[in-house]
Amino acid sequence: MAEPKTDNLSASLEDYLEAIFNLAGKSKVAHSKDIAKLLNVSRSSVTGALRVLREKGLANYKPYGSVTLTEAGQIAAAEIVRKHNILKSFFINILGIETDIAQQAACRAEHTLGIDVIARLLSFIEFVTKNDENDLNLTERFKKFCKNNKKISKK
Amino acid sequence: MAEPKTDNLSASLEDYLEAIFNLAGKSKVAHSKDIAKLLNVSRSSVTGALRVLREKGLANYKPYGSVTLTEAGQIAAAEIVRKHNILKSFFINILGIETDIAQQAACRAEHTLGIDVIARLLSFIEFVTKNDENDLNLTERFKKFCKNNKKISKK
DNA sequence: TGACAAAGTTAGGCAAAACTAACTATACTG
DNA sequence: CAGTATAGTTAGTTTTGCCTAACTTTGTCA
Repeated sequence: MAEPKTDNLSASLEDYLEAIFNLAGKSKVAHSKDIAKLLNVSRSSVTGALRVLREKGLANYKPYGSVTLTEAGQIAAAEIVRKHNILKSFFINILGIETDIAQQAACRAEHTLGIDVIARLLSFIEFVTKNDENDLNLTERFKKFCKNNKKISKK
Repeated sequence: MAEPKTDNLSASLEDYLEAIFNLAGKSKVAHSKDIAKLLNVSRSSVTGALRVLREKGLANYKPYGSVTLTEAGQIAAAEIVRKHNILKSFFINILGIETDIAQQAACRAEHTLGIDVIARLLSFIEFVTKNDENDLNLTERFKKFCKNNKKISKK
């Protein structure tokens, strides 16, 4: 029984998992130093997190060795990244929020929203996108709506 | 300089603040025991949190006395509740998520999303609501879209 | 009025997550 | 191949937030 169990993970551990996943994109290997830089934590904090991830069967890790994700780790990480991208897409493409604010907001919200909410959000994005292609351009109309609101509040 | 400073508060402290705000709705006074029950923590944890809130100038609190919010505390709490309600409204009225799941999700997400995202979300709710009254019923159409998706994925 | 229950507090402890400082291992370079 | 810079680890501490168990205060009622 080596189930993925994406639950059970703290926001902090999810961040580490995500960082490793992103860094290991090509080379399949992540470096402790880069994880530390990406997450803005000290190298020793990374060491600690790696030990925990190993204990949970999510990372392959030997002291002074290279860091990779186990299969379970990859599944868990992919799910987090998926959440992240759905949220980011919603913030940017539908709400029209600036890229880097959207990025930050997605980073934080991805740990708090369950799959049910995320699934609905994804459906909603698809729905709006499809609608935009057909009859009316919803996102464009929303942008105009926002501009109008600004004018009104400035009065 | 007794600014509200809604920043600076941990998710945990925001929860306490919100709980006091909600409990003190009518009587203006919250009881430690009820806060504990509402947040599912021990009474001693509440005592600790109240001390911190007092130090931050957000709660009026004397040992064995009654608990109220200072003006700053009320402003901060109202902002959290506002975020909560906007999120909940979005989850329920636009995404069509079940009430209690929406409630829980709002509880968690309210601590992670900044005012900029929340403001946009509010605008979006207003925009959709206005549209629903006029030409097309967007939320109804989204519901149908979700049902369709379900059918397809069941195949 | 005095004793008891309920509410609240204190003390002490634990776990997670971070830090700094000091140590060790690795790897590159002259 | 020796020495040093870089990467990584360990040890020890701090903060936050929670817990239980034992104590104190308050208020009620017989």
